[in-house]
Amino acid sequence: MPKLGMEPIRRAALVKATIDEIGAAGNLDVTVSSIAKRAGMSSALAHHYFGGKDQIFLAAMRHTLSVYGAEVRAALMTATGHRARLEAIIGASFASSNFQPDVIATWLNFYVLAQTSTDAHHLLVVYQRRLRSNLMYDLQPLIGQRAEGAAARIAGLIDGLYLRQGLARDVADQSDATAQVLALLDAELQGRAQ
Amino acid sequence: MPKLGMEPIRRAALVKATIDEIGAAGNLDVTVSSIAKRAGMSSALAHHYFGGKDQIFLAAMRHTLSVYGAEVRAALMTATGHRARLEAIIGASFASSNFQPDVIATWLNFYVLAQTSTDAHHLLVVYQRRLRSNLMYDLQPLIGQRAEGAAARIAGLIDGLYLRQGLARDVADQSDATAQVLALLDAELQGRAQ
DNA sequence: TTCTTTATTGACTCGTCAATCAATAAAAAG
DNA sequence: CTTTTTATTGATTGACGAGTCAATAAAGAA
Repeated sequence: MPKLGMEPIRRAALVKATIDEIGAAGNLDVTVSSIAKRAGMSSALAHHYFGGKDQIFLAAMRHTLSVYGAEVRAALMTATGHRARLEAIIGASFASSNFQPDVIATWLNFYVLAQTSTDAHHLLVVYQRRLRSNLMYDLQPLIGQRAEGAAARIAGLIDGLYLRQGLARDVADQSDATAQVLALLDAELQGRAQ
Repeated sequence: MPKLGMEPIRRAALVKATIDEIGAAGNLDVTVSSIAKRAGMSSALAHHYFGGKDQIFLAAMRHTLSVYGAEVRAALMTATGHRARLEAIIGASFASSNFQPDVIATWLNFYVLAQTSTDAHHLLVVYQRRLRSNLMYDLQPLIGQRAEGAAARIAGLIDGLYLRQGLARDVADQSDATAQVLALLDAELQGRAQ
């Protein structure tokens, strides 16, 4: 029963299924068949819409990044003042939608994928630049030329705590991760790191 | 020409070849054949000595961790005073032997492996505990109960910067990574993060 | 010298998986 | 009503790779 306009629906379903499947498997060794099955279609259809496995992964990566971007944007919308905006960025990075085990596993695997795929690499670079730029925008007015180093440390700590969370087996608290980065932010704003 | 006592030699060669091969491939999709070939033997022999692919990976992981551990121990040996010891730990974490692209790729892939392999997971937990414990040992006398949070942040930043380095294509400076963590250390010791 | 142990490999099995393709079906266009 | 376009899949192909095994060879032991 070929209803027209299936393409976007199928694509979205495949992207979601990819993330779920990576989360369930814990690595990128997920087959097109298993993804397609989870999305309720045949593997042939997945190939039909995406062309190949790599492109399915890339689409999932873009989706994850765009969800994160939206989260940050929404958080920034409600924040006023540089300090509040910085806290919003940090909070969004550890928001529950990015902090699900599935999503973390997906991120982690993207880092691996980025080592071989130019496209994946580029997407991660974009993410890093955006995070850095967001931080700089509000750090610079507060601490001037010290913003550069502070942004590098805050961004690094976010990534590091995210990585640790990916390793943790239990569904640990994102509140703790957030608190750690906020503590660092405090230190940076008080100017004790140069 | 079966000279006796080949086992340790072959095992060591396979471990080294595994790290090289992962570094060259950029992911864990390296075949036993390619590893064995790089190590100058048949894949059958690799299976003979290790039993299976997983165990080859685990051995490579143990080796990487033990090299890192030795590096830290050596650095601590020559350092006197809590502050110097902390700097030694940080320096060792970014020492050139761990900061080679091959080794970084291997670490990254171990994080992925740890999501499915209990053994791999355990090894990484041991690493994290050791790092944390090393940091705490010297932080506690300096800043007392604030040591806990400080150790989490420093360890997190080390991991995060390591991750970023794994993503960077160019052979960037470990001096910068070290400097960032040292700046954080400064801030923590001055007590501006609580 | 004969037997056992260690070293070593080529050839093979078995499974898996990405990608293709021909075939089916239903909507829409003409 | 015919043709084209979109949707969909089962079956198949072709490649690759982990693990096994029998066979070969050289030491050392008896």
